[in-house]
Amino acid sequence: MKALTVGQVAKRAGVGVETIRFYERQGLLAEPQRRASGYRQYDEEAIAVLRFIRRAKELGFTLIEIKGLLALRLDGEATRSDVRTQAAAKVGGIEARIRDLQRMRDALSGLIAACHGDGAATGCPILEALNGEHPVEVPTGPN
Amino acid sequence: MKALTVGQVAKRAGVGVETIRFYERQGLLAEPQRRASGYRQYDEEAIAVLRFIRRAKELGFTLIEIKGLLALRLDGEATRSDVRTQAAAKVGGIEARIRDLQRMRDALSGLIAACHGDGAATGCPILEALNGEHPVEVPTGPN
DNA sequence: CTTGACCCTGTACCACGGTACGGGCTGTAC
DNA sequence: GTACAGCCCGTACCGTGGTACAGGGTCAAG
Repeated sequence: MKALTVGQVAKRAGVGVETIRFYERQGLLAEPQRRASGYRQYDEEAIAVLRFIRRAKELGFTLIEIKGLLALRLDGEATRSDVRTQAAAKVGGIEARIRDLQRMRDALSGLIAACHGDGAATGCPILEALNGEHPVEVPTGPN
Repeated sequence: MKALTVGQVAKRAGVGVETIRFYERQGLLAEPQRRASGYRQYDEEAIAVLRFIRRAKELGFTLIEIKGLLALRLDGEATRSDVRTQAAAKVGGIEARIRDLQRMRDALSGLIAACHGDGAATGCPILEALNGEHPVEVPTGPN
């Protein structure tokens, strides 16, 4: 099995060299063997781990969570149920965030609809809503 | 008009004293008058501005954007169209973020559905997908 | 045997929105 | 008059996910 330098791994995994060192410090990537000179020596597995990290990031996992997933991946004791639990928790978090953003969008869209004409900004419903005493509310639509 | 200390303003606006100083440094809150001792002296308008900031934050605006909105609020030249433009841009950004999150959720939900049983984590479709060569894809549903 | 690309370490820096702290002055109530 | 809360300033720190740099050592080609 050919030994790879950090630069070769970085290129093949599509990340920067500094990122690899960063992941190593964060405990996401195991400390590799070293040559006598101190150079890091990697094998193909390191590239697999880096790709795993990239995919998990695309799915919205944080580095901390990815660290947990990587542990499950190598842990012979871990069950599918453990993995599903992690994934389901993430879905819950994502959905909560989506609902937050939808509320913002609805409130803002409502204000935009209420603000017609080209007059002075003074009195514009958007600014008025922000000036008001009460939390901004969605003016129309189902609750 | 009664002069307020920074602590009184903080309490009435529901923010910390440090936050007020921070907003002042960021240019969101005008530098107030000072007493001979150097103590900041505020009026009711400062509370209105702080509340405005809080509402705008709830709608998803960043501090930079809020700085722009506050300028529009006080600018006699600004039109409603200017305000709507800002708000519409924000809605667009929020919707893009929602679509991102929905893609993540759909991909992850699909993987969870594909991962049944209670066996060892090895071979679990979720981990397999993360291990794979290709970007994670939503296995079912409309594209 | 030199040049240039690569690697090593540690540290500082970016955005974002604050929060906390140290050391010192002030304002007020008792 | 003294205690204590409150204010002042500057600066450092939090989490998140890296990126950049300085000052050196190493490796391979020519």
